[in-house]
Amino acid sequence: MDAQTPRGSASRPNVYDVARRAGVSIATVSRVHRGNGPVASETRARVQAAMDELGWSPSVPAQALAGDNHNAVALVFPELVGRYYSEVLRGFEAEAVRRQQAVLILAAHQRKDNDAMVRDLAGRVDGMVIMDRTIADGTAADVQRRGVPVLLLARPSIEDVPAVRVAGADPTRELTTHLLDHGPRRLVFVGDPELSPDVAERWRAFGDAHAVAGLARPTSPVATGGYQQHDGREVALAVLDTDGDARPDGLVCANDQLALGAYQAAARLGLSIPDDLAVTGWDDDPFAAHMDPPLTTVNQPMYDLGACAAELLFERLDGDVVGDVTLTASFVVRSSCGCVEGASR
Amino acid sequence: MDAQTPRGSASRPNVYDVARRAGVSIATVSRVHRGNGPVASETRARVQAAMDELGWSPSVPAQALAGDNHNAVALVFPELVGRYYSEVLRGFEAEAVRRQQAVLILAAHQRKDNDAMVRDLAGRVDGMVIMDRTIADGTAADVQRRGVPVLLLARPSIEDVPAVRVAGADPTRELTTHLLDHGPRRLVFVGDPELSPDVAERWRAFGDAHAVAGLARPTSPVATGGYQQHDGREVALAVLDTDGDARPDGLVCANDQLALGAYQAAARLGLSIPDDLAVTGWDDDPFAAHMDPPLTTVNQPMYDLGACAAELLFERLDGDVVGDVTLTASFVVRSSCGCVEGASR
DNA sequence: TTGTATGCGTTATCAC
DNA sequence: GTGATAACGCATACAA
Repeated sequence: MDAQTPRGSASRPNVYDVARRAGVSIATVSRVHRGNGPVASETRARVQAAMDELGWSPSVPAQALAGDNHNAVALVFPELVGRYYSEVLRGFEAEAVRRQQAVLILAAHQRKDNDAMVRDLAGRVDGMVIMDRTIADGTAADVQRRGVPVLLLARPSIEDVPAVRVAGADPTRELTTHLLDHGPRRLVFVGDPELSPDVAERWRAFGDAHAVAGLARPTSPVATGGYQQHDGREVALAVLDTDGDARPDGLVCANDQLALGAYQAAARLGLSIPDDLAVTGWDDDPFAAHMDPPLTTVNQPMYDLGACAAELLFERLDGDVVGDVTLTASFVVRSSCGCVEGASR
Repeated sequence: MDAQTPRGSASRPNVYDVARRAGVSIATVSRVHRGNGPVASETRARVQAAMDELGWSPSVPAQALAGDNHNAVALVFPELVGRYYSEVLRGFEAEAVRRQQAVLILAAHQRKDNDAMVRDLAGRVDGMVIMDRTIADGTAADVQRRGVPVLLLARPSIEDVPAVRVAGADPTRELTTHLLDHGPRRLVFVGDPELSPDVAERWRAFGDAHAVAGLARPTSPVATGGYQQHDGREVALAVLDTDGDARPDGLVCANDQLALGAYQAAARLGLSIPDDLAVTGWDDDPFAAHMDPPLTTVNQPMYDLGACAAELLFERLDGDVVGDVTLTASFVVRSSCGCVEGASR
């Protein structure tokens, strides 16, 4: 027999095996294992010994089937590129294992059959957190109607489905105003409001800041179609491919990866940051402080976002009714915006 | 009734409901659903309609229990900080969903009860990939003996448990020799061989390169106790806190995050990179090329590593016997090592 | 304190 | 082609 194809010395032991060995019924085995019902300490010891000797552990699917409960939760996100998602996931996972729950994940990518996969996922967990616009709007409510509590992350809540998010309007206004105050006048917003409610909110605040400054509201963002470095690079190359006064002198990027792409584009075009072009990001990646030049960005509590979502989800699973939660982000001035005075690391 | 506490219009429908509605037996329902056994096309249509109307989908735990198969796989890793892990996870997840398998994850952190959690995980999946030294050496073999095929990642294979990894010795020798050839003589290896077989391999190659250059083999690395930015910063601050000829003039870091920490330390101590201190990383984070100065590092195929591990795991689940796989990494010269000529972005 | 019996929702093996 | 029916492994109401 092939060594890599294990077969167990005789398939896994079950409750009956343990019960027989301990000379009790399966009900008693279940009781000592779950630590509920009453059981004589002497019996308990005998059963415990039998379990140990056989190396028994309960079948997860059987438990789930009988107990109608999975001891598992899921996180659904759009993609997995970049620190933002990995930090959210990290917070979510940490909180889940703290409660001894298994963690399932699903990256939606840009697949079209996401709703089907999400529904499948829903059959494997007790509750799930859904980020952004990863699935059709109705699906979340639908999943929940099927008995699986849902929590939304980085998007507004909908009927009966609470959400946790980071308020992006204030920092965006602060950032935009700061930029406008220090020179750049032809700012371009790099990011795709269609892809994420968070970014849509920032796009609006970006316009508001222009209005407050008495400037014309930019008519449309530069849609990137994604939030990765190469998206930022391509868009920046396209938008900067102009001479003279028409060329943008500031790129307000929806995340640090897009900003990184902008750095690439600027280097390729021989443009200096921040002299020829101001660039700002969002997320405050640890590397941002040591870029050339250090990147002005916005720090948002990504880990907390994931942990908080998990926490609220568990509260719901415990039967509590939870409300929306909004966390705050803070503007971090460095030097890529052209303002040297307040620069910090 | 509380709106957030869903209850389903009457709990989920099951095969019996579908069967009754279609006027057939549950066996037939199962047949049309699984698309195996013979069934009259007219009957099939009727059953299909009933399934659609009721919105039925099979209970995952029930399927797992009856079919002895989870349609799920797991990835266990030490932590989730940094691009390395998130990229490996990304590759793993992508390959898994491509095969319509659910993905479970577990970050071991530095918990002591990892083995227990891994065993629990093993009860939820058909196979699992384990990274590094996240669990006691015997546990992997043990899990596999219980019938769950295991694949090792970023560590050597053990009896009957194949592994996929990146060869780190060559790039390390290349990097170290490059450094030694261009000035720095008092190199320090920053990283913890105890924590990861990959790093242990590089530590050995680091010594080999010294020997080949006719230099004394460094006696011990600077153990970091972790691979995060702050680990690198603290260790660098400690090791650089010396004046004159005793101070190291080169830090060979086990990953880019540690190198980032070294940048922080250098800045704090007023040391210039690369003039006073050469620094190299590992992983080639996208930000590395745009750091100040651009970071010399080693590019390794992290996404592929995860995808490949998943692929091999699935081959094993399909009954194939698989061998070890070794991917290659490549040295990327930029300017943090003090060598300007070959610098690239 | 312990045991019996039934349900959980599938799949699959038989008969018919 | 189709339908009973027996697993699968555990939890629990109910008896004893």
